[in-house]
Amino acid sequence: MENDDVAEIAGLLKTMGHPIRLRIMCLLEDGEKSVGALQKEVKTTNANVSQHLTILRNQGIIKTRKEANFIYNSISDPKVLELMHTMRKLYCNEQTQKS
Amino acid sequence: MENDDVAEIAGLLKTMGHPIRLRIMCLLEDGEKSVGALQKEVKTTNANVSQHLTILRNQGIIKTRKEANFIYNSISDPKVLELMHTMRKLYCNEQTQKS
DNA sequence: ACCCAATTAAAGTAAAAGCTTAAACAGTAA
DNA sequence: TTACTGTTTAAGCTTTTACTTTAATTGGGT
Repeated sequence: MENDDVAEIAGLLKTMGHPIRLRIMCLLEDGEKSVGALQKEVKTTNANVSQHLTILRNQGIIKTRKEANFIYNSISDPKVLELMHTMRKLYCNEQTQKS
Repeated sequence: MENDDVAEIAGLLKTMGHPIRLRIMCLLEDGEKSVGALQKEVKTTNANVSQHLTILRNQGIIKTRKEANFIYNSISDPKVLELMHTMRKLYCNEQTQKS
C-alpha cells in the first residue's frame, strides 16, 4: 500500500470512525434520507447532525439532493458501500432467522 | 446494524483512521515486525511508535511476541486482515505489472 | 555489571474534534 | 409580505488527540 493510499484510507476511516457518522452511513444504506429523518434516529441536535453531514460530504462519500425545503442525503461512493458490506459481514451477527 | 455493532466498528475505524497506525497495520500484513523495524519505516520517535502500538493493542487488533530483547508485533485479528484486503482491493491501484 | 530494545510515565504544547446555542438562509405557502 | 419549516452556518467553549522531550523502568543478552 502506497503512502498516498494510506493517507486517503486513513482519512476515510477517520470520518467513518465516529458513532454518529457511522450510524448515519448505515441508515443511508437503505436509501436517501432527509436531515430531519436522520436526526430523529441518531438523537442529537439538528446542528450536530448537519455538521456531521458536512464532514461526510467533504469526504465525498455522501451527496445531497434538494426537493422542496428538504435535503435528501445518500451514499455517493459505491466503494464505501462495499466496504460497509464487508464490515457488516465480519462484525455483525446478522441472523436472518425466520420463525 | 445494531447500536453495539456501530460503537464497536466505529472504535475500530477510529483506531485505524490514523496515518501512522494504518501504516503500521499495513507493514504488519507482511508478517511480524519489531518495534524498531516499524519505527524505521514510519519515521517518528520511539515513544510515539510505542504509544500507537499501545492503542492498536488496546483495540485488540495486534499482539506481541517476545524474543530475546525484541518484541515482535503482528496482526491478531483475522477480521481486520480481511477488512484491509477489501480496502486494498477498493482503494489501491495494485498493478501487478511485469515489464 | 553493562548494553540494548522497548515500555511507561510525566509534563507540556498545539491542534483537532465534538457539542451547544443562536443567528442566518432557503423554499413553501398563506 | 409575512410566517413557517428544514437546514446551514458561525461563535464559543470543552474535551480529546497528537506529538515532543525527558526520564525512569523492565527484561533479555553479553
